[in-house]
Amino acid sequence: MLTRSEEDHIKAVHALLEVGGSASTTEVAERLGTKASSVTVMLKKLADKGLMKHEPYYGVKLTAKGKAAALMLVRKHRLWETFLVDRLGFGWEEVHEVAEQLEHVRSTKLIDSLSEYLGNPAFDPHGDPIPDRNGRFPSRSTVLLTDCPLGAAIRIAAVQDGSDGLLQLLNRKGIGIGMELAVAARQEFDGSVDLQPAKGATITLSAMVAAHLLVEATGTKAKSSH
Amino acid sequence: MLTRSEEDHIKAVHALLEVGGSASTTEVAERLGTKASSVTVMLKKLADKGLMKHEPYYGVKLTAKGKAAALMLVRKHRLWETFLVDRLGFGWEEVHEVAEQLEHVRSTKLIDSLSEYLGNPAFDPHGDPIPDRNGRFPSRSTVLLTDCPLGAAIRIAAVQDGSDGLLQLLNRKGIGIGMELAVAARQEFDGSVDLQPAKGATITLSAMVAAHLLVEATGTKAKSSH
DNA sequence: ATTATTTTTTAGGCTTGCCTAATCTTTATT
DNA sequence: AATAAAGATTAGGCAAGCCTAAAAAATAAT
Ligand SMILES: [Mn+2]
Ligand SMILES: [Mn+2]
Ligand SMILES: [Mn+2]
Ligand SMILES: [Mn+2]
Repeated sequence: MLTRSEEDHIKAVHALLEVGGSASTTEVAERLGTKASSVTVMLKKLADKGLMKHEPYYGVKLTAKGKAAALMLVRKHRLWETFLVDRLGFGWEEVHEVAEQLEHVRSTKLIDSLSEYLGNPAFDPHGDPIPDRNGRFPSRSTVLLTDCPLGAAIRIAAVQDGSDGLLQLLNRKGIGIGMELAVAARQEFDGSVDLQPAKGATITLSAMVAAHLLVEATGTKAKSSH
Repeated sequence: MLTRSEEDHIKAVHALLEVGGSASTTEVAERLGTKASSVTVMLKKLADKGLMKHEPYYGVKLTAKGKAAALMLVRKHRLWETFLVDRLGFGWEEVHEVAEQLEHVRSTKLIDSLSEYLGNPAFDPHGDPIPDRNGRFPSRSTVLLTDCPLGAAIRIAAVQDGSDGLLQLLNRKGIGIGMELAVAARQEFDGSVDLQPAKGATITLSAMVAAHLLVEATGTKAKSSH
């Protein structure tokens, strides 16, 4: 049985491996707000427990067992976030901290019932995919808004690494998951993009914001750029 | 800010004061599955924090601050139990352990939203009263089934200290909170009682079970015993 | 190739929360 | 009242998780 701290380390390692392919001691420490020396000890312990493979001085990889544990935590975290937003009326920028606690509650019946209660959602309030009880992710093809051709018809699919501040900004701009828009313009100078909703005023997003938005092509009215 | 262990100690002390008017070191230890020596130290710490008054060798009382903390924990525990039963379809004998974890999740917004989402319930699945956000209990007058006059028309109000085993027994007998019955007979020999539902067969409960059931008089058809 | 810098690990400490064993205190028995 | 028993506290230890400081290894810069 894993302690809360062990779970947090596994989750951090998993998240780092997802994006960068490697998880270093310092990166894990930064993410958890602890020191590298503490992380070294913990990762060694988790390696002894068979959840990770620890190559001293070269970082760590998850074993199948470790990966399964990580995916279950991701599942729990995202299901709770979905509950908080869909059922309790939390804003998407308010849920992370609470889900960070709820994800550690131990009960498989609880999490499976919760999933069913929510209609077995495939994506959380930030558009992040929710693994099913076997650890499988829903499939979907997305692209960064930054890389979207001019004129493309798109749907907002997810906000990547959304800090509360970024999410609040999107609230104020009226941008949310599932929203359909057209890429109306892109400024050479600063990389900002103008998005055109079906009705209403154009929304301008900075390059910095666009780099955090994953979108799906809605296909129908896409126009290739030239 | 209180640790999980501190919270568990406060809750245990509160529960003991409720029933017996006193909370001894050993009683707290039994309840928490720890040793008296550990409890002594913890209670002293909580006294230093202003949550309890510790009279060495004579047990402990809660201060106003300590009582408020205890009531908030009771509130959280019972709201989560209600959520698990009403929304997630848990049986009332399955919820205690999970609620024991959920009650420690820290977020006032969470608990107030949850309460509202559930319709601000006044009683949990076991019939126990849920304090409101100010720590006030709903009022209700109940009596032990054991003390009920023969012929009385009653409604099952609560199961006191219901172990999972007792709750399962009640499931099998078809007894649940809110059920209306008449006290049809009581055996001198073993103190068992026969209960008559509006329709269906008579249900016999042992004295041991009856001693755990709180009931309300439904008034209308009450007949005093003689 | 050395040397300097950065990263990781090891060593030694500290706090929390638990334990056992020994020492009071209080309460019950003779 | 003296003694026995029960209950509570103190003393000393231990494991988990964290820290800082020192040592070791890998990487970068001359
Ligand atoms: Mn967490
Ligand atoms: Mn999320
Ligand atoms: Mn608890
Ligand atoms: Mn209950």
